[in-house]
Amino acid sequence: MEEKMGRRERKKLQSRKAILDAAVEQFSQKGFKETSVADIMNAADLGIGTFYNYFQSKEEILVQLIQQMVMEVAEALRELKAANRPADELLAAGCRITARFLDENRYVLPLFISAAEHSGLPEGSDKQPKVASPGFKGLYERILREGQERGEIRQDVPPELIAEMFHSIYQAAAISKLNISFQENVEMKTRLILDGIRVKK
Amino acid sequence: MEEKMGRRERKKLQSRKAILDAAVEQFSQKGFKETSVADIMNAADLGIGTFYNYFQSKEEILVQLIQQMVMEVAEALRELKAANRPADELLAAGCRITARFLDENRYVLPLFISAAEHSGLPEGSDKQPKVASPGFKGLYERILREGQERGEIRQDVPPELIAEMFHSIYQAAAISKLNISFQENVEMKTRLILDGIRVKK
DNA sequence: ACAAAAAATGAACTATATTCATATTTCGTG
DNA sequence: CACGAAATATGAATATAGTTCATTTTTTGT
Repeated sequence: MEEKMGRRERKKLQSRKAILDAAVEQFSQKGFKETSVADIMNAADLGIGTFYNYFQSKEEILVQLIQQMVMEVAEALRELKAANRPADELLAAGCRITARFLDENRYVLPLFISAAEHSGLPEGSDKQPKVASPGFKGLYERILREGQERGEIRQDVPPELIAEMFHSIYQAAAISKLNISFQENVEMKTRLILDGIRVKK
Repeated sequence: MEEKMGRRERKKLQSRKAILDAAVEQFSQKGFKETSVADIMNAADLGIGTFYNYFQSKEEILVQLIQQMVMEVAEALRELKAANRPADELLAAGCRITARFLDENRYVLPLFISAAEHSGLPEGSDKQPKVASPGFKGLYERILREGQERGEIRQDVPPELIAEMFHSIYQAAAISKLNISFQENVEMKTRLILDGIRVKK
């Protein structure tokens, strides 16, 4: 479908991509807060004002970047879900896939961190990005709900709550100061959540 | 010891308290980002410049407020620890005490949220508040380590990691959009962590 | 070739954290 | 009490960054 585009639409996409790429580069280098819109647009070699033809605010571009990442991970998980694997296996695979993705795309980890910083944005304020998390949480929620239906996951706790727990764990791992990799971090925690930390008597 | 203070020192403490109180009030009402230093100092009925005689930056005052909160919770947990209760009981009590504290001091919940927003601040930048979390995490870390030594907690996972998990859970609960109270939220999750979510076959 | 529509642009506007030179208050001392 | 030094208070000035907008440049259909 890209063939039938006029020069205008092509250039528009091109500019959009230039801005997104520049944003990734700058956010990765300096972090979200330390990157100015001017930094992004200079790196993209476009006028500052142009930014606002494509994004409503500096925060919106962050949200869009994260949403894109979540979608890619969700896509990777989809085939496993299609194969009807048990929930605990899916959850464990989720770690590996997310971790691998973050490893292959090192740039997103700083983004993920920035997203963590901004995940608790106050409800009231107008231009709220409506956060990217739903994509992530929604995915885990479905896995967990189906797991409960099959009796693989305990049913005395709402899946949303468990999903929220997984979500917080991924965010914490992204900003963890512990001396282990993101992957080890989330894998261990996933195991803990699956089996608990208390020694059974 | 407060008796032996000159007027100067007393006024200093008084100003400091006025600023802290005003900050709590304003942060609670409008959130951290939406509160300006001017807002705080107007509420405190002091000149704007005075702020910087007491705090290095707007972020520093947030950190100090959180640290104070953490210390109060830690204090409340101390007697339980002294009574040598088992780790799982301490962890469960931690929920209740933290939740009760947040309930009795509603103002801190918005602060806790702001702290969550700012917990992942980039390492490099100069005026980093060195975050309050260590207090919280350190407390849980000790509880868990002792639990492991007594064989109450599984020993194949470093206590720092579990502590990090608890910490992330509290933060997530503070900003949760789920329709349950903070207390229910962290209590359920603590139970999940203690016993796991996987149904044993 | 031309006019209308789309897109780009950066100067100007706004908001706010922070600095700093100055003014005010407090305190020890003669 | 008086006076100078030290501490504290202050808000105007500065610096920075997000956002808007009137204008210019580019593209497209005719």
